Amino acid sequence: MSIRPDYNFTEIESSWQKYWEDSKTFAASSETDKEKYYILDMFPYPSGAGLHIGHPEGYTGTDILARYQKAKGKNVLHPIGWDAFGLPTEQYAIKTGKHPRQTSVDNIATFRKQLKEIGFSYDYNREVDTTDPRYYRWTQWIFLQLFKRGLAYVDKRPVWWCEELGTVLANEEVIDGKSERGSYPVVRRNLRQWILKITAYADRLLEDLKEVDWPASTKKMQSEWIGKSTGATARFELDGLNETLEIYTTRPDTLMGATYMVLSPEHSLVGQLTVEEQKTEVEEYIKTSAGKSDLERTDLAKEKTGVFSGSYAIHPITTDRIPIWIADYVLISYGTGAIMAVPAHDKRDFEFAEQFGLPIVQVIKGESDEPLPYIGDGSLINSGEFDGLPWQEAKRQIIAKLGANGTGEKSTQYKLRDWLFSRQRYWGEPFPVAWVSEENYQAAVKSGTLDEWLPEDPVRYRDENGERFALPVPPASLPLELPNVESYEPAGTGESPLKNAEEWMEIWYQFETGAFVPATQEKPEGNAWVRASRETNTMPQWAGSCWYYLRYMDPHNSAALASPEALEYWKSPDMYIGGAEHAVLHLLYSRFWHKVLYDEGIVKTKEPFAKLFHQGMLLGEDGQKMSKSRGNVISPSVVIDRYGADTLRLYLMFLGPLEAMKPWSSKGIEGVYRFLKKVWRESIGRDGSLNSKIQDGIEDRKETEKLLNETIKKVTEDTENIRLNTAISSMMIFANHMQSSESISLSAAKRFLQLLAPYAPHIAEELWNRMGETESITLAPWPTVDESKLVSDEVKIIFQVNGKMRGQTMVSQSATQEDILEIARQEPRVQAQIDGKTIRKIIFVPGKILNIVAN
RNA sequence: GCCCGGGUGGCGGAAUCGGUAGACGCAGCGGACUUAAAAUCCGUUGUCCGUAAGGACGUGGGGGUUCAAGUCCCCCCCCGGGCACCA
Repeated sequence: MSIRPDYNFTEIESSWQKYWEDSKTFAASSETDKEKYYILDMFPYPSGAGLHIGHPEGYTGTDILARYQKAKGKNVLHPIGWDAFGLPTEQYAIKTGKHPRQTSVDNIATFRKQLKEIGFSYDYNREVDTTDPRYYRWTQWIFLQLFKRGLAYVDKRPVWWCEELGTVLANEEVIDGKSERGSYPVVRRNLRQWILKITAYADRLLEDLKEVDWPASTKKMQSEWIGKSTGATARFELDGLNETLEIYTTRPDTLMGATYMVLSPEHSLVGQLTVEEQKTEVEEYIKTSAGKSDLERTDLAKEKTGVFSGSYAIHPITTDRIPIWIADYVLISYGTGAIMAVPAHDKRDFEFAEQFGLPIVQVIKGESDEPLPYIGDGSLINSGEFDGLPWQEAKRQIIAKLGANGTGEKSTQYKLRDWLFSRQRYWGEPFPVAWVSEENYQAAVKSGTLDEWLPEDPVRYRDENGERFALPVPPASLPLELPNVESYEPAGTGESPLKNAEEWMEIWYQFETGAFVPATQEKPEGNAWVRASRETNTMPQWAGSCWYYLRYMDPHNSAALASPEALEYWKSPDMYIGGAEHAVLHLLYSRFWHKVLYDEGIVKTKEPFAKLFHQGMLLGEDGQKMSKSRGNVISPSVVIDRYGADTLRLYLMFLGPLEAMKPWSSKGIEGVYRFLKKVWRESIGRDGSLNSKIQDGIEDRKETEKLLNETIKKVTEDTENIRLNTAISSMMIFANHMQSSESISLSAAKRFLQLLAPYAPHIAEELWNRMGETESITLAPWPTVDESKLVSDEVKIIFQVNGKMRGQTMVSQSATQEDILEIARQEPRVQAQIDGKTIRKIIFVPGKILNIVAN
């Protein structure tokens, strides 16, 4: 039987958690005259495994900031929710037959309970759940905004297909060209997909990065992902064919060095360009490259492959005949899918030319004799009329010449591709569209009821069954809810399990109201009833997470995604903290949707996340990434049982800078636990009443006052700048001082507790209460620094000789250089160093250093 | 290959307007309290030389600038992350 610990965290923590919940301490206020502070966490995917230690790391960071800003008097919005659509839940359903909805509800309950045990100051009244029809109603509504703006379309796209499993696989489910489940072979297969035209926003997504306060590396990653480049397109006549070949280059200055052309195997002109005698070889090559996975294509990067087409292009300036090759180092998805090859000045072209014995003509010359391929700058040679021009000037002149010929012009390209926005899955948002015949589409157009929601050009799709048109469902009829299905297994055709929900899929459909009945029933009366099919695809998990930060502002609104007043007041999060793994996709997709909503006049800011911070990854005790198989996983609940939530929070922050990657240490946590026990002991005596050293109304020693104010200053600054580890250090220093002090004023003890409160809120509340306060410590205004207490009469001066420390002294603030020099000369260590030397110079940094330069 | 981050005691990490390197914590060592343990407290701990006072060395390696460099400049090595034939 263990002795009841004097610091009984279990009791304290659960009682204060209950208090906060009952008192609605953290409900964001609706008083909109107060200054707002909106701080956002990346909401979790509620997996079956429960909370991972990585979650509370970032969440403690935001919680400290939220509580701090509240103490500073801001109206704080600090919400949490659940990104609950997703693959693992669906796979669990396939395995067990349990409805994904039920799994989500259960997992969410576990997550919520675990988060509450850590004492986060979330406004749980504002929880969102992406799988709740009341939420995804608005995800679908935003999709309709994109749809009507012509930003959504349908096309075939290659996706991973596994014949044995009869399903489409996500990139993450394909490991080394085999399915993750069962290790079956996978191939690329073209399937019908919804695609969002994010490329239409490429420039703005790039430009507006300048406006946001994000980690530089994340901005850079985004801008590289968007991948803007400027160059020129040029059109080459084809020898003996009535066609032109368009290419894109960033180096129009090297046009005169183009010695051959390359087409991607998928290029539409390949067929026409291939001469009879090359036909077998070319067809064989196309077949081989089509069978290669992305992995193989890049893995084989060292050895370039390709075949000659037998045809020639005409150089637009020299009119020389240049051979045309087919090679898969040219990607169909970038530029025009064809290039002019300049082997002298491009590494890849150089390798290819070497391999196939193609001519290499140097046209740029640098300062010295650089080896080829030469990528740097210089001026032109072997370029006829352009010889001698600096390359930048040559770019302009060559583009101008092409322009005059009508054979080319300046152009811009992006690496960013349109966003593949559909999944062949059950557990996702259904697309709010109905597929109808052209005739029925026209009827719906004529009816005028959908006028505001129709795109200028209809979204259509043609397959072996003919052409169908996508009609938006009337927004008022949203949400379009997921039907129940017998089985969550894929349909085996490459379509989602929804295909099997026939009564939902094949329907009689009222395009004015969105009403529907199964097609197996009799057609209801009325002109607006037409035969329709539902979309079998569902939206990807990104959809719900693209806009959740908006829903938190007004989560229960059934008339809009959020009221204009709420959007106007909260605008967008002031701080967003989450993992760097979302540096590109989630953040880019969110920014895209936000900009569409901005164009629609719904949101008031151009960018969703003005300030972004990434917490670093937490490693296992062995310095390795935590994983079940390594057995180095730390469970938050185990830590809480043993040390309490305050210790967990404090230790997570004390480990190192929030942004750093750092290993857990089960020994290290003892240190912060001891610190909290010390704080407890210094506040509460053995008998449970206030420690007798804390006295009301007494004057603190100068030293104590100085340290307290230094601590307030340090904790304030460090909290503002998210240097939470050093804020904790300074609180430890103060606690050590309390311990060694005979007495301390009640007022000082209380101010210290306030500093601690955002970090270790339960113990702070408890001690605050025991010090006689009746209201929550979260309502007390943040302590201010009394600058007058920071200055002391004396200051420490370090003596140096030739820059090396040789002693120190305390002198009055008013001491002059001469005074201090005199003291330094008395110092034996200084004397020993300057003895027999000539003093050349004295460097004096007031309040810090006196350096004697002597030799 | 390219682009970012980063290398500081036995360990996690402090200190970057150039100004005492190693705050705070862990671990270690010595001690107090205790029948004993837990808990707690006190002292000590970069390396080397020295009984000590003190001295020399020391922030991945090499060079440089400076009265003074973890911090600034040049070259190199290592680790982590991202991208990866984008013409």
